[in-house]
Amino acid sequence: MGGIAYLVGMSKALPHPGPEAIDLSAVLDALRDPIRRAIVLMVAEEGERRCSSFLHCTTKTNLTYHVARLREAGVVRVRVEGPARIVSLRRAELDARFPGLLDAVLAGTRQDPPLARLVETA
Amino acid sequence: MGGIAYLVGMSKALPHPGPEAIDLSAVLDALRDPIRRAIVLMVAEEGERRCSSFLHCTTKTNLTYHVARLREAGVVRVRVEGPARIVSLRRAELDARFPGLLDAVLAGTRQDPPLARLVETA
DNA sequence: CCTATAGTTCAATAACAATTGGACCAAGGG
DNA sequence: CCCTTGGTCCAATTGTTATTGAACTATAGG
Repeated sequence: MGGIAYLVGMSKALPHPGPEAIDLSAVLDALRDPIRRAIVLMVAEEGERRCSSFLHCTTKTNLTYHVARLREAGVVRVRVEGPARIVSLRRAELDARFPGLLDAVLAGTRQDPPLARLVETA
Repeated sequence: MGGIAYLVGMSKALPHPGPEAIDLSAVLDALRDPIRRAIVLMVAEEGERRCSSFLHCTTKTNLTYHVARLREAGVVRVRVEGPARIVSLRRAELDARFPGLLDAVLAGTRQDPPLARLVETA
């Protein structure tokens, strides 16, 4: 293998903001949506999950959108593993930058019955 | 619309959600805007402030809009006093419902230099 | 190669959010 | 009463967000 076609296919690294570049408006913006909060809660409780494990929340296309918003805000990390995308929480970086914020939002999310129905331990 | 006599007896009490009706999505939605966070920070540090003391942030009309969003989300209380509106923070209710959330957001807001320029001790 | 699984991209739409300007209302002091 | 201060209401505009469907790319297994 060689040449341009090979390189194009290798665009695996997804853009993530650095730890210091995580912005409060962007984080609150990401966490304000119930679907995204459900995803974050599931990732917080299981450590790592594949994108496909969130398909009960919405459609495939829409999931790509919401996961990208969480990633671009610096809330989650997305890693490519074979054909799948593995989502994990950027807890240490978030806690360092905005102490207590994530835990407060997660606690509030757990108390939210309509939203808790979106949270599946798959 | 444009009524005259009918509006004279209009109630002065502005609608606020009850303590248990404060919704996480609505709160995060209210706090995601930098102008609104600046307002909340000023109210948090001074206790009470008139709407007009925020006019350096934006226009009069727009201020009505942002203060209403904060009030409807349950973040602030607005009281009519003569010709003025007095804004105060619903700290106890917010802390009871989402412990740590407000403090985390306020701390993050204080660290935000571009936003801190909107915060004036008037 | 064929197929299934996993996910992206694009274009369109619908809904909602922020901002502005002008007219208007309400209270208090000359 | 007039005038100023403080703020609301309305209509329009612009911008952003969420959601959908169809077409597409990428990887792994048979």
